[in-house]
Amino acid sequence: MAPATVPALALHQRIRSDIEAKILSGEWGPGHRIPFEHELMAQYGCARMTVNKVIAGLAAAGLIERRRRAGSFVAQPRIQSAVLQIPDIPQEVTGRGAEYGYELIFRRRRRTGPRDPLASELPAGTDVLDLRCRHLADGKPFALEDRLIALAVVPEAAETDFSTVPPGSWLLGHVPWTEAEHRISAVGASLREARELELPRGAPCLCLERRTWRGADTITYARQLFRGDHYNLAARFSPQG
Amino acid sequence: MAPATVPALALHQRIRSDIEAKILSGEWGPGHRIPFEHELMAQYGCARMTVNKVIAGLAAAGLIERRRRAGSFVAQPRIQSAVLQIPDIPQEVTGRGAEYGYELIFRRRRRTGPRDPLASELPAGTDVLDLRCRHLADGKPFALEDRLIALAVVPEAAETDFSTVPPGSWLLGHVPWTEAEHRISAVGASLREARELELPRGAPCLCLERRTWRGADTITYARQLFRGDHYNLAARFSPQG
DNA sequence: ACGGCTAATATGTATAGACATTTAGTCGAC
DNA sequence: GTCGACTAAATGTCTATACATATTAGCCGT
Repeated sequence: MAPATVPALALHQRIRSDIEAKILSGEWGPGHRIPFEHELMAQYGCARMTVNKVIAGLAAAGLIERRRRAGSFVAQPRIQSAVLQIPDIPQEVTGRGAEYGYELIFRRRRRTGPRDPLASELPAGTDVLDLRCRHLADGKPFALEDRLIALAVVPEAAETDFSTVPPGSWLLGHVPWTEAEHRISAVGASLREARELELPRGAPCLCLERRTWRGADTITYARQLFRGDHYNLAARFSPQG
Repeated sequence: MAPATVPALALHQRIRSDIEAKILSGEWGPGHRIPFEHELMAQYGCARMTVNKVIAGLAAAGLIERRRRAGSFVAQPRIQSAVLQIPDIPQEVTGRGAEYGYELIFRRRRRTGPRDPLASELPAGTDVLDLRCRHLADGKPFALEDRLIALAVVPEAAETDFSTVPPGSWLLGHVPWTEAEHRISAVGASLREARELELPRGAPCLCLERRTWRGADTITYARQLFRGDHYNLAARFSPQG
């Protein structure tokens, strides 16, 4: 029987990982000119389309920059860019083996005012759903969430009572979004927050604020407050994704 | 004079943005099968390589998934993945128009022990440089930094005194890294930390821990403590990069 | 009804060539 | 020398074709 053909990475994958290895090992530092397409073509004995596809892919991934006539260069590493995984809270809780619990504290429909967190995005008087809820892990308070949902953009939210489904999970499954913004800070728990999280007043909490858009429309604002002693955000990453 | 030829996006760009628009507008929701290559080929009157390149690019970007024989499908949006920009501190401070100041609190060379933050990465007894420093904005304490640098991997660090250059900036410019891990949490300032940051004891601070590797070697560990009232991390991002 | 074979289908990979576009670098005129 | 125009070099885009490979629908026999 003929020897089984080795899976042998596709040629373009081999070329790509060769180049990535050179870059990631530091052998080709930032600014280094990588071989011209015709050189790689000769080196690997393949057509230009093949190396072109590879290098275009590396450029799309931000690993290299291309300049006509000049060549292709290893990109300057971006200062620090981390891909933070921020799953929704039920998933986060069950992911650590705890039992997830959820409580709706209030749900009301109102119009935005001039001091709302969304005031800069939504004109005052916009119809929103205003929710507050509490996430529990093994029966103990884990996070508080304040949430505003723009009803003009997500009218179905008005018919959802959110007494059993957390708004974050519901929105993820119902509304496609195109852009979001996070803000992460450390704050001391207010009197009310401390009570709702069963912490002493002023206890350090991780505060995650998120605004989400769909095209030009603001969809939602969320402020999640996590017990500092029970939660942290972790991210593992490479220089350029 | 003949009308100037409109810049007219390259065909593959037009195809790509057409498809992206359909996906981002929600018209083609997650799981929707996008037209087969041969259909797009007919629709745009082009060669298969052209649509193939487009769709392969969308797949590489995570916007769609491809299954042989079945077709190409709009991907489920990934839970939440944010690209966090975390520039080094001098840049951060001057970027907000404040004057940056830096103070080295101590610098000593020692061997790691069993309870070091790097204990799981470095065997006890590894030679490290142990630094503590303080970052100031307009003369006021802004952040505290504890830093360990593995001297076996970065021997040049032993000859650097770090009395004027922050270790983070120095490392960024001297050592290529291949992987890093962040951990973001909220903590209350200890007595010493409170004194060094000129805060009341227990004041909420944002704590950013970072471990950095080069290949299999651990390069450095940093723990940066920011005044909660003066600092937050912000990120703006799209569903799939 | 069930299980396995087969053939059709859509993507995956690659080629060789063509022409367009941008721009670094050269060379010449002033 | 300086500023321009020109040229050649490298990437950008696209075509038409070919064959490989994975997957599944459907056929077929039991």
